[in-house]
Amino acid sequence: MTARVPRGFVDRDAADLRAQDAMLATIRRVYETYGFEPVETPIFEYTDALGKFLPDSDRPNEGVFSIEDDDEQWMSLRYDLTAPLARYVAENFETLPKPYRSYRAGYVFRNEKPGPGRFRQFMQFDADIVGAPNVSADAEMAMMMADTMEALGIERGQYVIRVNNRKVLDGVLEAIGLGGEENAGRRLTVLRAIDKLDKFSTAEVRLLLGEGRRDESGDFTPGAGLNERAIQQIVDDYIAAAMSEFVDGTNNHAIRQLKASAFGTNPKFHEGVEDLASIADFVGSAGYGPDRVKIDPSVVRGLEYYTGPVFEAELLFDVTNEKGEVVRFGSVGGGGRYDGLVSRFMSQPVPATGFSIGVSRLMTALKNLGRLKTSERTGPVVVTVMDRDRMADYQAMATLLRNALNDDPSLPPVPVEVFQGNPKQFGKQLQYADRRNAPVVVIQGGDEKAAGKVQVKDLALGKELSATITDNAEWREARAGQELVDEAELVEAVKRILARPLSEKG
RNA sequence: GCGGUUGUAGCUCAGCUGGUUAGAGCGUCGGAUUGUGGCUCCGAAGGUCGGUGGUUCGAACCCACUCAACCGUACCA
Repeated sequence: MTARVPRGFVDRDAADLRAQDAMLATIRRVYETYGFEPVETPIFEYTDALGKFLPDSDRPNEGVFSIEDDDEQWMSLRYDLTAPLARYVAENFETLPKPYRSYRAGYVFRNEKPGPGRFRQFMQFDADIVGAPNVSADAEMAMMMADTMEALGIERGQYVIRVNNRKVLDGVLEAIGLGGEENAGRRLTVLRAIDKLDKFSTAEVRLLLGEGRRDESGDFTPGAGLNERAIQQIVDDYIAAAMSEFVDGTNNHAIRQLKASAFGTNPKFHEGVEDLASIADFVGSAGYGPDRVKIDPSVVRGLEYYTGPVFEAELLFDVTNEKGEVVRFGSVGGGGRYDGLVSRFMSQPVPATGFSIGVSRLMTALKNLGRLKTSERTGPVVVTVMDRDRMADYQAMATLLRNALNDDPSLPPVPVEVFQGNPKQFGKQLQYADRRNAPVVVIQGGDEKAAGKVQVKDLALGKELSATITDNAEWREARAGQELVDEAELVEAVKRILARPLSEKG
């Protein structure tokens, strides 16, 4: 039996969890300043509550983790936080204030092949407004996303919130003759091809719109099979606008370019561009330029359920990982308007917009950026055990210190513990303290006890001094960083050592 | 899912043309030191050689199948 974590899942250590806590607190604070309030839903939902948008509803374990309850109903682990929110809102519709602003963080699960930075369990942190029909709500979402990035220490210019509108894409598809139920499959292929713009060149996207593309491994991806004219139209008019630069420092140029395109006469397209113009106006007036919120027609997201504006938070910096490979993180979150999702459970239409941050992914990015508070927390003050039968005394010392060092609840805790391993070899106790990154150990053997004294040892200082000593006998004799004080001065002596600045401790 | 590459100790890897008992460094544990971390020295534990089958007098090495990991690609709510 070998111990192994299931594929696609990870264990997280103390440093990771503390960093995540700090990160969640930062995000939460931004959301709270926009008036959002927390809500939590369970990690399981009935499969049909999630099911409509599953790749294949007849196979409950495809894409999601599902189990059959004893009443023969299928339940699934949630694969995002949006569908459960829609269920929650529908179920509590009468009592919730509308528009309902809520946020929630939680693990979601996907039963699919894991990859680098892609796990089968990961955390999302969502915010949504349900019951707000206007694009001003979408604009607010985009701005809040930008604020969140900056609150996390990602500087302006290192991220961008890209905004598009599903209606614009629908208009394009309609204009090139891909409207109607019979073209649903080809519509998806076209949208996926456009979505590849950040990965492939225009020439390769062109192949995906037409016959298809063969990748370097020899694998062939069938294309949408569009005719040359339709391809030309998409590339010249649409993709050109997507790639356009912001000549005047605003989003107006992109909007103008879209309006002037061959698709401009399509009603759906026009409506979508008007929405984008409004969003550009709202965010622009609030001081969010295209360096933060950018109108970008290449954004394709949530093909199955978004109905209006869609957003994507993208990190723009490259990072060299521990293997020496250059990695671009790309998307760390996204969202959009999903006017059809809540109304699945209800007889009335309920507009909604929201977004989701991929916490695990963003955390990896921040770690690489060096923006994550990974500073190791100080270890415990360790009270060592010299005389096994004086355990009660050591416990009393620990209690005294624990209370004295933690009387201000607004400060981070100072852990204090009695060594609970086998005290037979004293060296092991110091080794333990060293590994726990303990700042101080307290030592009281028979000699000290008889004199009413106690030894207080500064481990960091001792480590510094050890550099100058090469002989072990001498090192042991030196008792580096150690101080003999009266029992009554224990607390003060420990506080003194804890207060020593880190720089003096190496 | 498709294609490619790689699987030897906890980790990083060596292992000759198929030839005896599969090695090293790091890490872990024990000791030198039963009242002192680090350094140093000594010692020990730790291996289904990814798995199964085959070829052979003999397989970590060759063959077939299979599993896993990595990379690309597809999918991604």
